[in-house]
Amino acid sequence: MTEAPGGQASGETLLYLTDEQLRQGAEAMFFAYRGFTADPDRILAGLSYGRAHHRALHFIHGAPGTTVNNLLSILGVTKQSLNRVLRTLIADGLVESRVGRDDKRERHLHLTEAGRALEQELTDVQRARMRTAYRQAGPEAVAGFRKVLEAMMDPEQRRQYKALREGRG
Amino acid sequence: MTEAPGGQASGETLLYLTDEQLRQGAEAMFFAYRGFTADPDRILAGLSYGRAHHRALHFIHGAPGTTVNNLLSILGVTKQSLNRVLRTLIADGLVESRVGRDDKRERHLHLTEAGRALEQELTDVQRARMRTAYRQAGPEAVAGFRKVLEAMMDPEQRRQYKALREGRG
DNA sequence: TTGGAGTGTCAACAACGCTGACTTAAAGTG
DNA sequence: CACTTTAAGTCAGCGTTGTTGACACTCCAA
Repeated sequence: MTEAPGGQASGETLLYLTDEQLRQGAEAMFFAYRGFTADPDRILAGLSYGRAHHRALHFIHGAPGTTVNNLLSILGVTKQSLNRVLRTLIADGLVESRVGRDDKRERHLHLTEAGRALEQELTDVQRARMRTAYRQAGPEAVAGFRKVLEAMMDPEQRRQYKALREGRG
Repeated sequence: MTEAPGGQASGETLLYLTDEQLRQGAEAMFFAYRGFTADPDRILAGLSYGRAHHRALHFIHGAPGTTVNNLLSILGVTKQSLNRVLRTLIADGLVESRVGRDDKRERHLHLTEAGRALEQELTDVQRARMRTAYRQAGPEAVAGFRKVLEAMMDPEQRRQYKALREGRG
């Protein structure tokens, strides 16, 4: 990362970003995301499930009782797409759909015991990789990692991300 | 995943990584990767192309004359999958496939003028986002970002990643 | 000349996005 | 109460992109 030789500090750091540096960043994202999903993918492959199932389990675990609509906006897919996934998860007894108490149109989603077990298994292998990566890179690197990722999100995605964080405090 | 409090420092930095921190990291990866691909995806949608086409164009651009086999190992897909993409790109005149001079079994891949133009268009919007993110996060954050991403790759992917970097020096 | 590597192609399938159209039920509103 | 809106579910169909398996062709090398 070459720095600006001279140049005015105006609150924001000035960076001369060459084509090559940005290209490397893009490739790093590509390869790293592959690594990031590789371990859960291996487990899911044997269950006729896919990444979409993992994501659903992950976010239901993280926000128990969430509604379908809320999950839709987090995942950013169509309800038809999500419904296909939820249907199989409910049929297989991993997710429970409870009719809303106040608003009976809503369905509140919860993991069953079996759902929790699979979620745990999936995210365990994923977290093992992240833990190793975090340790290798060190705490400052992790802070930077999170900072760049957050800056890379769409504003709406960033809002979702922060809301989830705060919701778990 | 709560960490052991205490523990020996053995050259590696010690980090207390809570379940929540790792969960946030995973979510950050998910949301950021969505942002990362959003802009090129919008352009590709209108061309009946997808991400796979973008990736092929990207890596052919970065390593002109690469063979199909080499591209396969970089992208980590089957030859049937890659072939489908390459066939359309060649048919549409974006990629040129030249029979190897020394080994005539090999096909060396190059972008045509039109291919270069589309690759430029796609990566321009992607790089614009990365540039903004990099500037917002600052140079130390970027260094950490790259460090963590690299640590997150599979060893083979990391090898590929570094080889590409060195190949362009 | 035979075997193997590199490449290309066909067929079939699965996961998971999408759109569009439609239903049911409940809630909100005039 | 009648009407509209909202939440959810469903059906049908399509596109991209990954997968296997099978097979053919070219060319190099033992």
